[in-house]
Amino acid sequence: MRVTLHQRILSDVEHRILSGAWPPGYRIPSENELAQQYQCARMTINKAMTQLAKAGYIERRRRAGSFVLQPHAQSAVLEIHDIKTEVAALGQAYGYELIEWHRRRGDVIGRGRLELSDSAELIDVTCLHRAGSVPFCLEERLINLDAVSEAEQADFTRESPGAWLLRKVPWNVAEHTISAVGAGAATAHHLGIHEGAPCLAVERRTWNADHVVTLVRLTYPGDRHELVARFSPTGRQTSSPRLT
Amino acid sequence: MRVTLHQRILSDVEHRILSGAWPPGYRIPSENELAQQYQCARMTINKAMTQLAKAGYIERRRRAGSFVLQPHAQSAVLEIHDIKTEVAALGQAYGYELIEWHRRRGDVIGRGRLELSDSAELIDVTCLHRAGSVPFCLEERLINLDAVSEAEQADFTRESPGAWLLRKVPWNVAEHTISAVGAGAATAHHLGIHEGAPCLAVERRTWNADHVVTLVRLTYPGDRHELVARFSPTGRQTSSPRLT
DNA sequence: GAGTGGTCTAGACCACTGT
DNA sequence: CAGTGGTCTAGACCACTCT
Repeated sequence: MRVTLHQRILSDVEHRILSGAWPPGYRIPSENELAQQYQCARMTINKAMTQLAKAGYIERRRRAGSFVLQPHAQSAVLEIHDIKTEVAALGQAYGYELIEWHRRRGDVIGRGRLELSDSAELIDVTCLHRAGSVPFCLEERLINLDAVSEAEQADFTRESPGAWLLRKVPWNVAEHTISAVGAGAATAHHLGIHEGAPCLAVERRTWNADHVVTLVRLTYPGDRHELVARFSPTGRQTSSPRLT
Repeated sequence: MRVTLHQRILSDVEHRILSGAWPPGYRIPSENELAQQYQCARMTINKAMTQLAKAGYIERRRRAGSFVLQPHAQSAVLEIHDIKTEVAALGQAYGYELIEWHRRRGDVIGRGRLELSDSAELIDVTCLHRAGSVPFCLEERLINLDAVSEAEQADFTRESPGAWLLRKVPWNVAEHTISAVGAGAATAHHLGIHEGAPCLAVERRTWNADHVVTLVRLTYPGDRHELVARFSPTGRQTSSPRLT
């Protein structure tokens, strides 16, 4: 047996969640029901479900059952974002401003990095997050419309695309690239810092099943932000962003 | 039952590994032996051992048994370092140079961050890693001698303290803090860059059981290095550092 | 009270691999 | 070939909590 039974069960349930067939709040069949469906022992189901719970896909409550959770923001690694929550956690007033919005074909910049075909259409958004009156983070985002067609109708003047996606689209793979860069002219202008000032850049690609959903670049002024991640090899890691 | 049996077994074995009682290469008793020792079913042992294997503490081989692994470098999050390996992976010649070495009491800088008592003694090392002839990373490290007394005799002129610690001391908790900073005068000098140039700073604290073992600050020139971490909520994450 | 998940048992068969 | 881990079974009891 190449792929084990509990792996297949886990994968089945994961795909039902990723596809939206089992949306957030959905009550998953009980272990006994699933054991009958799969014609296996309850322990086998339990193993799969326990892993799904550890991964943050579902919540399990005695007597009540197992429920699909909202897509999780934290990468289990760098608990970044939603930025609004992050700012609120610092006790600051959150401000959001849409700077640019374009809809276009992917034949420009991000096609390679988004793994898109020529015909793919995407949305390109630039926006700014503020903590109090101070610029906190510049967000430049591409959204793959093939993966999230609803994104075209979304209104990003009031809600940031990050928060919107978090509500709408579950993910199963993410990739972070973290670097230090000198602020370019436009970035410096938006963030209210000097050109060339050190900034922390976090670029994240997010997948749902096989499709890249979105590519985002978050630029933080280097003197105001750091990423903290605390963890152990065994248990689940705790992590929290922090302001210097 | 507050703490479950397989949790206690896992914790028992983890502590034997962290304390050095079961050193790297040690063959752990078989599941059947452990089941007899703990007077429990083999499945209960298996659950604990499977988690230890996933956490990277041990390796399990059929017929051969389970063996304690070398302390693992990767944080399961940001697979940073040993830097020598990192440079080698880029196809560059690795160079190492010790810049400073001090032994002193902790009443200076890092006592607070190392969670040390007044009487604690520590080692303070500064060194430089090179890729080819180009400075790659500046390492500034404090080592808690209460936790690793052997560190006093270690020779850091040829081997970096990071590589030495990785060989000698297992860890069970780590905390990364990542930020972007402008290079100070000394840093700029060592890295051969301009003062104020953006750098990626990774600060890592590492614990063994309850003791902070070491605090290290790694400073990379921002235009030459980025951190990449790729992962999924379920499986183990793959991650690799990358040169731009 | 009843149904859920959490844990544990005492078996079993298999795949693999070192001797 | 023998012993290991990997998986699975068909039960069991318990804690919890929703109704």
